[in-house]
Amino acid sequence: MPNKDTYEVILEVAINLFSKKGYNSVTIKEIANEAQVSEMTVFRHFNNKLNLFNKSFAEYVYIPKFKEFFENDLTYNLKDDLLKISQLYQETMENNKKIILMELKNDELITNPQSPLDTFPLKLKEKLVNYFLTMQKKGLIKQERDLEALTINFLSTNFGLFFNINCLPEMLKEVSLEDCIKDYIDSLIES
Amino acid sequence: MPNKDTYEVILEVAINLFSKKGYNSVTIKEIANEAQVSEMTVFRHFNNKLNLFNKSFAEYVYIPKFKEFFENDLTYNLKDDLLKISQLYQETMENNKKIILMELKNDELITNPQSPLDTFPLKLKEKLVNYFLTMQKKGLIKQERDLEALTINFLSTNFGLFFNINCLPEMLKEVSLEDCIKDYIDSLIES
DNA sequence: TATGTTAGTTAGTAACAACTAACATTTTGT
DNA sequence: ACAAAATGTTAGTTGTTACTAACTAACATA
Repeated sequence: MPNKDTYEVILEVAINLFSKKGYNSVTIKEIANEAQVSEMTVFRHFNNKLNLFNKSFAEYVYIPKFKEFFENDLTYNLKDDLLKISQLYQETMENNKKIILMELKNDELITNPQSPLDTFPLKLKEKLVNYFLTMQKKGLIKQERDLEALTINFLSTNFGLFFNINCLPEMLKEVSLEDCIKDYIDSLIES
Repeated sequence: MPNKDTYEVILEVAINLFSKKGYNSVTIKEIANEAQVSEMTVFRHFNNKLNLFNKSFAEYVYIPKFKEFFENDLTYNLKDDLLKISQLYQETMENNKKIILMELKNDELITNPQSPLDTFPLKLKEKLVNYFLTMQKKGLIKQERDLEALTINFLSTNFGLFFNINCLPEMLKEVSLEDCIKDYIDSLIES
């Protein structure tokens, strides 16, 4: 019964609307209209609204890039690595922006104990702490530095930048995201 | 007609629910029940749902503390000032947490062109840039440093920390918010 | 005692949204 | 050109929700 194309169109529209307005503020009719499809077609493809939501939510593009990077592409030059990680982070967040918003707006609906939005930063944190530990052993990070705090701050800054760019674009009018990241990493390295 | 007490109780419950579940997911019945009041009482006090939402939203405790601090309490010791500002920031965000969540979840409802969640960081940014400029002139910040980027990073880190503490408490299990802030500011100062 | 204020109760309306069913129409592959 | 698959249309059911109206009960105060 299903046609892959219309299925995808409906999913895309659904993600868009759910992330913009939240689950309960979106109607099937609205989704159908925007997807240029009849209401019935939506039901035929997804059975019910909640299932549509879950299917949208499962669209999260998981983070294989990070795994690969930490396994193969580290240079162990602090500046280069951190820059690359920041870029990867911003990319990943950008790609999954809508899903992330969807989770923020509908957290009560997400029963999955380990949703990707939660596990992603935690896994990344683990990898970063390990990386910093290696660098500390190599003498490239001061011995007295608290690596947990350093990691959390690194992730927090990156998240904060992502948030500000998307929710407060006025803030980043005079300076680009890239400049901010460079500034932050430069100041990190000097200590 | 209105009794100040029940009015406040209803408002408080409403803020709670709106911030947790979003406008359209909350019913008047629900609010009434949780406030231990009949549905009618809610309507008598607030006329309609949207008005209740707006009244809740207006509860935002604006930032007079910051104004005062920047006018009177600056020490012009970079470390002390930044620590204090971070503390004030976290306090303000904590106090207005629910309202902030309310805005995030219902941004489409907020027609007000200049909502406090938007203006607060922008005003703070202005003040911070000015402060950093003064400090740069005093020679306490390197001449080549981009102050816009520095400010945005400072705010982003603080926001990121606030977000992580509230939405990803697991992240901050082994290290306290205060430790992270100290670590961040220490590393800022060394550059 | 009388009166006004505040809140509860009950019943009901109007609108809307999720979802179903039956049938008609278009599109697609062969 | 034909059959099957995909989509549209229409009408209706069911449940929910914002909101109204009319009436009642408790209580404070003058």
